[in-house]
Amino acid sequence: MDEKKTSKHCGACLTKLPIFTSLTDEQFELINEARCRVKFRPGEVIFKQGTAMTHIVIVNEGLVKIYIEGISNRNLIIRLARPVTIIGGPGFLTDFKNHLTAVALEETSACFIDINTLTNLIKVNKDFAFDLLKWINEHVVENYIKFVELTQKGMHGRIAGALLYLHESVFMNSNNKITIKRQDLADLTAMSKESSIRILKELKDENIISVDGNTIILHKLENLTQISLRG
Amino acid sequence: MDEKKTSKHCGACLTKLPIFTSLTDEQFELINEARCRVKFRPGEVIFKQGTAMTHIVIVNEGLVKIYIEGISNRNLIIRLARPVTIIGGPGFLTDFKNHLTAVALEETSACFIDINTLTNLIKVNKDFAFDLLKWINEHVVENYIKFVELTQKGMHGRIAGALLYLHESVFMNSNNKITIKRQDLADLTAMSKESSIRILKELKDENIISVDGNTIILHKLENLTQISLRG
DNA sequence: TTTACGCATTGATATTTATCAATCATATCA
DNA sequence: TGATATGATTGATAAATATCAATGCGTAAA
Repeated sequence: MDEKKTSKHCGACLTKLPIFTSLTDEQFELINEARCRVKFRPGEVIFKQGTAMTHIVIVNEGLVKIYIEGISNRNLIIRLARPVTIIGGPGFLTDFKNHLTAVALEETSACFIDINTLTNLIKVNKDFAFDLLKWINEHVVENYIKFVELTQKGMHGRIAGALLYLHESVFMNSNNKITIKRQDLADLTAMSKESSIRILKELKDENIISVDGNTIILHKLENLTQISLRG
Repeated sequence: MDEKKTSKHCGACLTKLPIFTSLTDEQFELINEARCRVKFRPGEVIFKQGTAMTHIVIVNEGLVKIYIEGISNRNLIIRLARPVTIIGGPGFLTDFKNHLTAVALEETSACFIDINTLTNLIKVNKDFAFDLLKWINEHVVENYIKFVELTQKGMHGRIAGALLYLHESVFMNSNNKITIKRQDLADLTAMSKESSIRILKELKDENIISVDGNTIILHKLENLTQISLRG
């Protein structure tokens, strides 16, 4: 166990992910060997929709947006990934293509794990497969919630929901401060950039939030929750 | 093998599903024992969102709509399931609740397989877990496509897409005939019933389809494809 | 400094889509 | 047979949302 700790130099990467706890020391070393760490600057593409899925990526530091490239250059952000998270996609085990694009929003450090190594691991370690199944299903639940969010709520509800998501699941600051570009907020809520700006302005005028450039402070979380629920 | 065939009376159920091919005879019998078959009339609920997920269901005959119950009685149909298909949901291995509702659209026969039996099977048979992972990921891909479909296309594109889906994946008739209620078409495309009616009427006026009650004949598939792509 | 660029913002306008209300058709039931 | 329910249809209207065009603003490059 001690040996395990010392043999890998990547403190955050594998040990912090519950999904890897079922691995034997040997298996752990196997993927630790196959691992390679890369740094990305804001705006850089980590993997791109349509390309072959050669690796699964673990976000170690920074912030990554994961989105679908849709019709006529419109993107739909599926989620923002904070450390320590696996980001991959449904191409795993199916067509082995990336069905999503991942782009760094902040200075980001990520570990790449060879997809074949991981595939073999699933064949060998049933607990790992079990955990992965569980993990994927959790994301499917989130997708279903997002379906309702995007198709059954008006713009106000969607923006409020997105702001709460950013606060609760991404930035998690006690000062209720989040940072997001207008276009990203629009891509997160499936609306035009101009619309997202306008809704934001309305919320500001009602003193529910305050805005300073890309930084937004959420003053009245209860109101946002209410707006989000109302639709 | 022969023994396998005779020991189960449910010809369609387990043998026709590729996902069960990795089971040993013993495992096969185990879930075959735990299986129980039920008939449903049109409109009857097979499982209901929010309830405990006690079984996984296999559709043997008929047609089932699987949907999310959303906000203020609006539903979003995720897919229509024809035999022979497993229908379940992401509650499996997570919170063991149904996150979807399944309702029979036609006279339907379905097999219920105890969820614990299935969970154990995954722990025991790694190939099964592997196949299941693959199967789930395929559905996630479909979900992503649906995201784009619903959030980035106009009503015409969505209706055209839905009609093509019904033709290609549900009814699969050589005479291009499909059957669907207006409300279901609306729930499939995230729009109001009235809107779905109007778009349908436009398509009819352009002689792209013809409509007779709940039966729709798709005359010009190319046009529908074009409309679907255009958005 | 100037230029250029990427974003944010705003107003005007057009388009899309939902809602409401009424009517019609059809099937089922007592 | 009428009574009643369910779903389809239509038109009028309102509400939601996108688009387009112009402007501002701050930062990074020349």
